[in-house]
Amino acid sequence: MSARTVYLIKRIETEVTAQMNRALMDFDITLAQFIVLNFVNDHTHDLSSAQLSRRFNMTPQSMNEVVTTLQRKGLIEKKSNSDNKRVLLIGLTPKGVEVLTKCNEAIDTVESELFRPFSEKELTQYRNLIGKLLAHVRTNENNL
Amino acid sequence: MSARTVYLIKRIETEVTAQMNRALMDFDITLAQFIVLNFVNDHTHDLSSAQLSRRFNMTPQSMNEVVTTLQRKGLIEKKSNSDNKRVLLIGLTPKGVEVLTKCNEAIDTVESELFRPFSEKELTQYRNLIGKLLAHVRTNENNL
DNA sequence: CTGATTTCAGATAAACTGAAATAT
DNA sequence: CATATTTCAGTTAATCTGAAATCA
Repeated sequence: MSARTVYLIKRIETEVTAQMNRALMDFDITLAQFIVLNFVNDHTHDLSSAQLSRRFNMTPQSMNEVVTTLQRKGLIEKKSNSDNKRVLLIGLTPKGVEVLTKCNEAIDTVESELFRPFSEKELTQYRNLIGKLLAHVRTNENNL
Repeated sequence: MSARTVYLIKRIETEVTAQMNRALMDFDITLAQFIVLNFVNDHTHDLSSAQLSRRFNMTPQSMNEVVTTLQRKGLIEKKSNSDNKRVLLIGLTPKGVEVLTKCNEAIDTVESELFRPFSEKELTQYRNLIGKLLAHVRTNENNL
């Protein structure tokens, strides 16, 4: 196999993305929406649309559109903040929690099927190798 | 450490894409254009726009736009085909070969910096693990 | 006044679908 | 006639930039 390693990385990501989108389609949720829902679920404290946009390297306007879509679906809600009357806090609705739970179950299935050819040791190895690359990349960012 | 493996895969791909796009920016080439240029360079025989679109899972109309852009830049050319007067064969111009060579050198630099934390053994391990996953999901795919 | 957040409005890039002309 | 390739035209989804209003 002579393909560039960066190509291998892109090809497996393409496959992962396709499979995740396919699994989430049943819940009418895009992959981007799923990732945001999970992040909101894990960071309930003082989470604004502006903070989300920074976390995902998007403009606040673009993130706002994602948030608005999820709001229109009744999965998240914006609550006014007693500390800062300008900032709106974002949280999951009960329906949002319910849908997210089902999505995560679907993605669990995708993962276990996707990594079926890996032994437990190989999966750990794979995760550690990616972790090493990500740590290296983050170090370089800090040096800029 | 606790992030889903599919997330790790997506995060490293995002970083790879960003670094490649940054490196190619000097040559006014997008990552998608670079990949197509390389493919055209490796498949000179009887390569049509329609074939390219199938290879990259795009509609012929979308691929045609990519091809037209590269043609406008003077990097590829369409030649009429003696066998089939409808099909136009695609090939690199001398300038296309020249630019592609420089792009590949730039991407070589990106790769060697990106994988600097890996030993030779780890890089092989990493490539083999991705290869195992790709073999599992797409048993019958050409190399890029 | 400065800076951050939100929101409205329009612009852009890159894919898409539809439809027609051409050739096997 | 049926199918494949190319091309013209319009559309969509998801980003972006610009500008204005609100508030600490």
